Amino acid sequence: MLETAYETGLSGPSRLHDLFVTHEGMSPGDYKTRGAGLTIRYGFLISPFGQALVMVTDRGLAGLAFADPGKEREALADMSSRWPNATYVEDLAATAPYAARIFNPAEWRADKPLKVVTIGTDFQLRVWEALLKIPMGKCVAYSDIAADIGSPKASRAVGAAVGANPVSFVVPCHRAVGKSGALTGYHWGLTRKRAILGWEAGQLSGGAVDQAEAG
DNA sequence: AAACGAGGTTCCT
DNA sequence: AGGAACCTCGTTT
Repeated sequence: MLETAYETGLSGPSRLHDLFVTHEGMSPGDYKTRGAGLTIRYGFLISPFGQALVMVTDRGLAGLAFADPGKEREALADMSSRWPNATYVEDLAATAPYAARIFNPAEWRADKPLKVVTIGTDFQLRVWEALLKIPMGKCVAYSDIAADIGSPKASRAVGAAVGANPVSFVVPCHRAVGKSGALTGYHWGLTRKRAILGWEAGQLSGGAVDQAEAG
């Protein structure tokens, strides 16, 4: 499974983003090539859900995390561990346009696909692609995703893979919930998960009323 | 309502 | 290899 690069053209009217995902798959123990020779530019920017850490390469978006003030180093360490051999450069000018676009629904256009570069195991990639199929404002259970990708008993493994998603929000990991509908967990805080889902509901109803969030 | 075991995958030793 | 950790789930106390 080394060095298997593939491209996935994911399209459909119900999805939040039209993504052109390029994946460079590597085995878990292969630390030699993880980001070697790659320059990653990062910046901390304002988002509707708190300060966000955006990481980009010349091939596209490489990471998106949430980092409240004072937690910047922590978030950067968390994210950079996925590409341990890359060179990191703080670059507000390069990252700001990504943030502006990602959090502005008017910019989500199929004719202008957002390029994303991710790294992960085959299993993780299957889970992340399943997440991309969830329409905005909807949620699916971890067990449903497990069934989707052909491992019906792997719901807990799905949870772990969802949590390992390096491009949160763009890959809608917040739309995975427990079988009962309860919001069981979120790497960046359950409060933020609720905020994002409420925001999506508001987008769907034209931003006028968020009737889905009464209570 | 809380405790428990099975469960797939990944990470660490 | 072995064990623990996970954004789980269904069943049992």
